[in-house]
Amino acid sequence: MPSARAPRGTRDLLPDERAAFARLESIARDLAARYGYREIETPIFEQAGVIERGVGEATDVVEKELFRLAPRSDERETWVLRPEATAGIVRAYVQHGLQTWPQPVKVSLVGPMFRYDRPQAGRYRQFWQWDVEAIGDPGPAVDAEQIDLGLRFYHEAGLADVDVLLNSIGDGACRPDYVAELTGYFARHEARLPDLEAARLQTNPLRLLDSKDPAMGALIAAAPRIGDHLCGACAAHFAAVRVHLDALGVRYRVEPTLVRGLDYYTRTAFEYYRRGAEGQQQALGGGGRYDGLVEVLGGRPTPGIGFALGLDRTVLALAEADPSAVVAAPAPLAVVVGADPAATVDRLRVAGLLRAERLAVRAELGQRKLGRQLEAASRERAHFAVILGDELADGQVRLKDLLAGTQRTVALADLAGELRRADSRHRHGEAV
RNA sequence: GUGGCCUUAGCUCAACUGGCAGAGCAUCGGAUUGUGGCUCCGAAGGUUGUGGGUUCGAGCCCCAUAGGCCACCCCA
Repeated sequence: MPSARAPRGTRDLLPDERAAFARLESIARDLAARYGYREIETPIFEQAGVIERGVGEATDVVEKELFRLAPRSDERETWVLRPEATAGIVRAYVQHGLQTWPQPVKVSLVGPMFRYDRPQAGRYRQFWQWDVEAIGDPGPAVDAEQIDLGLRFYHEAGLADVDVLLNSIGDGACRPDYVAELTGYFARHEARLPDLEAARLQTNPLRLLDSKDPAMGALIAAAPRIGDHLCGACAAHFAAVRVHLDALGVRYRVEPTLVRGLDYYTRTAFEYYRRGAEGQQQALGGGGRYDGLVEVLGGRPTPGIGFALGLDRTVLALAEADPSAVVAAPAPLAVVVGADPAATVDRLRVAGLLRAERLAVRAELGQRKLGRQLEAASRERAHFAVILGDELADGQVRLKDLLAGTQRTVALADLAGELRRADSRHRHGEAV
């Protein structure tokens, strides 16, 4: 075992796995464009205050999961690695005056996030999210559009069995009253609360609702529900979101105990789970409305909504659902090999001609004999081998179809065209 | 941050009660001169995660530590 290794909770994405990520990124970018979201990039570290105020001082993410960068002696700022993307994007919205753009501002970002968690499968200290934000639209149509967008991502990625869990957690007008009532309810039953839950009664009473403790089941079932305590505006918004979802044909389940871990959420909250995996707290993705966040970060009162989907967990779920479908890094269209093991100049030159024609070609640069060269080409699943031999003196090469086992002589001048035609037929699934 | 399980070759795993560390796959090479996938032969690959301890002797027992995994906390 080598002494140097990747830091705890991080990992190397070797080419096959990186290819799986690249495929998801490509789907995400394509979907974002189709839904009218433009790509944005923000720094992977921010002023601590941006994250602390944006995500919420009392959240676990801020209290114990932030990577803090040790400040240099000449710096006054404290920097933290971003644990999520929304706070940074909203900071950018305020900083660059995007409230003067046509509203809403719809942006999307793919990148790494960092949380100092105890690692587990599907839970890493550096992980990748696709993040989508619409700032400046009070909804509810945009809420439904986003929920549909996230679900479509999973479908296009190849995960059919994803459930949408939906709830409304109210806003500043109605949630405080509800929390007070909930606190009172649990306080009356404090004797029945496990220690952990009793402690949470003081810190974050809402979290009691999604406790995993079986002893809490009956208590939670009888607890007051946020849905019965929404103010008129929040109730109307929630109902309208559902009307839009129904019209879109998006299937969802209202989950009254769904609360989100970040402070900035208001009204609409949603999460994506693999069907049958709801018991595990391995959410594939989640999001919600954050109508107060822009103001918290120094902007004018502005509504917003967004979600983040975990790429790592999506790759994991895809591999579990169908291990045979895991994509491999792309194979070259052709490998240039030679009868003379030493003739690397010829192989590089011919490969160069093909590469100039935008074809994906590997040249065999080793000194092994022809049989070994062909063997390697077959095993990396290349479609063709271009074999250089004595005919090269007459401007000819042998073009061998490694999949079909056929072979013919082709003039060097025609080689790129032949390969391009065959490649095109191959991509369209036709026999060559 | 809490509790538990695990760690032997690049990967997946063997190794009796404490007695000379092995296999399959992968890698590299060979099987009479310019033709692959299959097959056969061979080579290389290890401080048994790391550091201590017990013992004539430790992959195996003890302690510590690191990493992975599971359940929590929480989240993607």
